[in-house]
Amino acid sequence: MEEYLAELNDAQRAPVLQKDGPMIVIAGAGSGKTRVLTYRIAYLMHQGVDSFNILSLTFTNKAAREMKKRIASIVGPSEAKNLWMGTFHSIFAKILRFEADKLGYPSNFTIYDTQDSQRLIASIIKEMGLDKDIYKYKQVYSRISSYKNSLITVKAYFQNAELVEADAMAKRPRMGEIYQNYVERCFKAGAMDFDDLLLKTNELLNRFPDVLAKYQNRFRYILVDEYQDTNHSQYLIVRALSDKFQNICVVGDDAQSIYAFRGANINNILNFQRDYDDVQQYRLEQNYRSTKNIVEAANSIIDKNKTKLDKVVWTANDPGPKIIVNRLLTDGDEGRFVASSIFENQMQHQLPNGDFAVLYRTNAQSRAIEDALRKRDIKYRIYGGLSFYQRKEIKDVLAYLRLIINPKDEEALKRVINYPARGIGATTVDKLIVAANHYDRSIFEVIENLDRINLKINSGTKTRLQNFMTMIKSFQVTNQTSDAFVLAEMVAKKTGLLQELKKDGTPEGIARIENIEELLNGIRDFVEGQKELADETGSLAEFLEDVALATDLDQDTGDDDRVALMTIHLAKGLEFPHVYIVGMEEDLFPSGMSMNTRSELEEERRLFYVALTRAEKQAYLTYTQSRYRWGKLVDAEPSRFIEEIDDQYLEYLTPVEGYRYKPLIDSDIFGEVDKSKLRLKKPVSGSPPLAHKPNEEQLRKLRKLRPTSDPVSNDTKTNLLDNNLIPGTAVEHMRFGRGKILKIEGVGQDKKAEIHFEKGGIKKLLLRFAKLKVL
DNA sequence: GCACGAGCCTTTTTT
DNA sequence: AGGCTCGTGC
Repeated sequence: MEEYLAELNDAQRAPVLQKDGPMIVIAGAGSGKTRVLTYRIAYLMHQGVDSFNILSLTFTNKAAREMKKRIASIVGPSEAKNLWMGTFHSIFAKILRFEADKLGYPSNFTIYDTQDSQRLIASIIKEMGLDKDIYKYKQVYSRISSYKNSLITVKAYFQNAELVEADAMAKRPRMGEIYQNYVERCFKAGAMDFDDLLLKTNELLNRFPDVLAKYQNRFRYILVDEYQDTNHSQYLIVRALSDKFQNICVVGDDAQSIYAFRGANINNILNFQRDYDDVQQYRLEQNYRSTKNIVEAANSIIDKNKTKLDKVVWTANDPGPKIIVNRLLTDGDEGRFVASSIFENQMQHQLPNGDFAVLYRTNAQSRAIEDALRKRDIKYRIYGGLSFYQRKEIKDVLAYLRLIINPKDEEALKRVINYPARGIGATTVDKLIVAANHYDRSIFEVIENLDRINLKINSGTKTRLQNFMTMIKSFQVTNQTSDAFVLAEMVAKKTGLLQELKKDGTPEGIARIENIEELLNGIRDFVEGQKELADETGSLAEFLEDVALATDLDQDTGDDDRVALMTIHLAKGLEFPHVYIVGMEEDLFPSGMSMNTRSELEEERRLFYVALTRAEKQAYLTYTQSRYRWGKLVDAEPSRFIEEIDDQYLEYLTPVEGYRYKPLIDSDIFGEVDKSKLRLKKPVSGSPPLAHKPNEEQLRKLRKLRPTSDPVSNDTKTNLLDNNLIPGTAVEHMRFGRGKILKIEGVGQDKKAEIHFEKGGIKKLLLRFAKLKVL
């Protein structure tokens, strides 16, 4: 027996040793599933399976690279080289390039990213003269995306009365036409969007039995990681490819299914056993990653979900410290707390930055954390959000490069035809688009044939168009003889891009130049790296494909020591000793947009499960009382997910800046707080002051102080009086000095109370009571 | 055709 | 708060 098998426990070893047949591995968080996948592949190869015959689909390209490296260290680098490993999108993009002509695509097709797709859809909506407030391009995009992920082609759409009707009911009767136009325009531009990479693969495998047979024979052993996050389109590809040999091994955890919003279907994992005959099922339930406290707290959360497989994750690890919960006044305070907590941890235990991660629900939350870390001089890295390749100046350079490879690429052309400005305005471009649609050609082809068609474009503009075309063509010639780096450098200089930015002179402009330089360095590294591999040539086309499908995580070289900031979605599959989960608030996490149905809420809960199980040693949960959202200070209340954790796993921390939580309302008016009359839903140390009942004399005094007009309705006032809180109360001992209570909202049975405070004409939500209940 | 500024809408999560 | 679209004036 190979010695690496000794590194596995019995539960892990079993799926590694089953060479043939369909199998599913239900792997709890931190149970070593990557190790199982890695060793399974190594074992297959030791059993004589040719590496050419193994296909392994992973969640990120980085994960694929790391697995490949590990496998290479076991079986030898030359053997490992032939493994097909990568994300669905990157593997099938390669196959599609090879087979493109069968589908009528050029092999140099462009891959449209989300922005390209959305821009195209926006312009189609405009061209069709539709109301952009009804046809919101982002919504339209996500509709089309979900059609594609369900394999609903344009034709299928129109044949599906239900869908057509649903869109008509949603006041979008021309949805189908937009879809149709979008698909045609992509095709004409020689472009595939992300969803096409899967949809067209399905088309390829369905329409061409010989192609299907070829890849079935090639991929005799298929492994799929994160199977719970596959969508219908991916599911069908896997089914088709594995149909002949049925050597299919899927690994996943239903509790970590968090991509339903992009079409992931949790039923793929729940129903796997029905799809193949004689499925072997394995479970990995021992968690090696986290402390007992964390594992059990996470279990207590996921227990609240109804839709799940039977599974008990356990650990032999120490209990470890409790999960720390902290409430802060604002998101700024939250950031400062995280930063100082990281700092203190580092000082006390000599920990590197890389031991810490800050996870949040939405990218917008990163800013406050960033600011605080920067002030503390703690190095961090933000993953996701606006990634490097999505920056404007980078996309501009890439657009030129894309256009050189594929001149039909409409989005690339529109992006750069007048940037830097060369006197080709929107009107001209619109004319070109109309002509292109009319002649059923690409825009570039229209420019090539300007002399033969009458477009009412004046001669000056015509010349400028032709100059642009000539420039692109000269780049194409260079591309024949030079490598990607030489060409990209030439593009940056000759198009005037760099000069435009130099002219700008602002710090942003300088930063942009540096970014372009960084891009050029990246291209050079790529070229040199690829040249070393025999089968890759370091061509521009290859670079562009890598860029199109690279995730932010893929970019991570991991060589510098930084605190990681990312969304919880991105954190899946990763682990850190210390994890801060920030913004644990209702309407943020769970997201306000995902609280409508139970299944949405359950997905949010799984997301929380994922977040918590990233932590190895210590987890922190923070929430604020008010937070800046859409530029406004909005009040917040603690996430239900905190309440869902059994208290025994939690430790409530007194806020670091505790003075802010001293009673803000002086007893002069309200007297002593009578806690026996009230109870917090959850006791919190250092909690805000509680309301109390004033006596009759105090009430009379208070009524006198009440202003004649205030924003609180009479009904509310009555309610407030009944519940002992009165707007208009002058308050002298608040943190901000004298002022008065402007209004109090929502007080009542089992409700929250907010005090709006006015001082010097500035109105502000100053204080909110924790959830309280009058007994 | 273009630069500038007012107003508007946004925010869920990603390959 | 910030990015994008649209209108205005040149």
